[in-house]
Parts: sequence; C-alpha cells; structure tokens
Amino acid sequence: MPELPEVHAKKRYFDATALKQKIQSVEVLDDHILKDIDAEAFESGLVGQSFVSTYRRGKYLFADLDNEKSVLLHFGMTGRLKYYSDMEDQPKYERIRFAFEDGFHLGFDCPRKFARIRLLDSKEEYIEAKQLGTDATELTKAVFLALSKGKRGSIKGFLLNQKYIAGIGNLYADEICYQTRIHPNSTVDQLKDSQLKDIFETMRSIIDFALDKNATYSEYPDDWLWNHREEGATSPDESGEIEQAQIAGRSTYFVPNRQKLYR
DNA sequence: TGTGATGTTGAATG
DNA sequence: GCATTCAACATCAC
Repeated sequence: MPELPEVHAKKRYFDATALKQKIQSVEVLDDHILKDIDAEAFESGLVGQSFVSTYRRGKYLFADLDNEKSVLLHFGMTGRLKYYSDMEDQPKYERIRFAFEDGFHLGFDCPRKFARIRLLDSKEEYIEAKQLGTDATELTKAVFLALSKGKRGSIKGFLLNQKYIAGIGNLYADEICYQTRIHPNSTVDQLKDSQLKDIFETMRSIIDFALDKNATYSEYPDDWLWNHREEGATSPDESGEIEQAQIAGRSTYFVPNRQKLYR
C-alpha cells in the first residue's frame, strides 16, 4: 500500500489520532525495524514527549516531537498504523506500540518487516544526506523535464528513483505508463518533450485523484489499469492483453498493444 | 509448497 | 563521480 497517496492517508490518520498528547510509554516488540538506535534509547527518547506535527516527503513520514527531534516512519511494503484502546484490537504483526495518556495505543504493524523507524535529530539533515528528491506533488514541470535530461535508463526506473521524484512506487509508475500509452521499458532520452510533459501531467492527475480518494482503490476509475493488473487479462480499454514482465527490477504490468516502446 | 509481494540499499557494472 | 542494474533483505499469503 505505501506509495505517496497511501502514506499521505497514514499521515491523515496519524494527525487525527496521535498528535498533541503525551506519550506515556513505548513498547518495542521487534527491534528489527528500528534503524540506528536500540529499543531502550528509542523508548527513553520518546516517553514524556508529544508528537506536535507531521511532515510527509514522498513515502517518508516524519512525526515531530516537542523537543524538535523527529520520529521517521517508513512503511516498507506492508507497514500500517492502527489506533486502538482495547488490547484485543492489537494488530497481529505489531512491531512498535506507542501508548498515550488517553489510554489509546498507536500500533505500527508490519508483517514483512521491511519498514524502518528512526529517531532523528533533524529531518532536514536526514533528507539532505539521503538526497531525497522533491515530493511528486510539489515538483514543477520545468524541474521534471530538467531531471529527465541525459537519463539513459527506462522511464519506469526514472519514475521510481526517489532521488529524482519522491513518492512514486511500482503501482503508480505502471499506471502513469499505461495512461500515457508509453511502454515502461522506453528509454527516457528517447522520449520527446511533449511525451515527458504528458507523463508529468498524468503523474500529477493520478496522484491528485488518489489523494482525493485517500488511496481507496475501490474508488479508482475502472478505466485505470489499477484494478485490472493481471497477466493475460484484457486491458480496460480493450486494446489488448495485459502482460507482466520484470522492468527496472520490479514486476511490471503493461499492454504491449497500447503502450509503444521507444528505445 | 513454491512463488511473489505496494520498498530500499549497497555492491557491481557501465 | 554518476547512472543504472541486481541481488538481498523477512515473512506471509495464495
């Protein structure tokens, strides 16, 4: 779930539940997802603090504390948040649990353990050091075009590179390629400016729509590839069969009949 | 029961 | 020094 719109939905959830109340305790049930800090230091760094605000950049969610430090939540493939009071509602794969003064808990659930949580002195320094790109919702067309110059890899790989654009993941990248009728394995520098502009605008419209729907997939239009991703199925526009292949190292769905390859 | 999965990373290669 | 590719990571669900 966690690409830009999904992480944004989690930000809204976090903001609606966990802000502005004192953290009474922190339970680290599995320290595997803690990065660069041990469970004890993480717990003692948070108890008594409150989350005052959140900031999302791409797929990274920063929760700022009273003391100006930030907890960084990255959801990996399967990270989720759950706010609950009754321990019977504890999520099955809870790895970290924050307990608040209202008696509720915020559980960080993650079956696959690809998520990562850190305690940062400065989120700005972290973003800088990591060279995390501009959020897809804030990128301008001019910067997008400038970034694409001289790129010799696939358009899909380019869209997925968080150093260039923060927030696009595997599924939205496929959707952008489908809607723009461009084969995901097309080489970036073989695409015309008009096509790159189309990719940019389509990326923005897809992300905006997904944000508006709070990343609820059942509300995505039926003419999107989204809910039809299945090898051999007929594409929503009935232009051909959906094919699956490894592109840019990721499982990719596309329609060869509809999406032209430029190489 | 083997296979694949919404992500990132570091090493290897170009 | 960059850009790109690829395997590895951990575990569960189908």
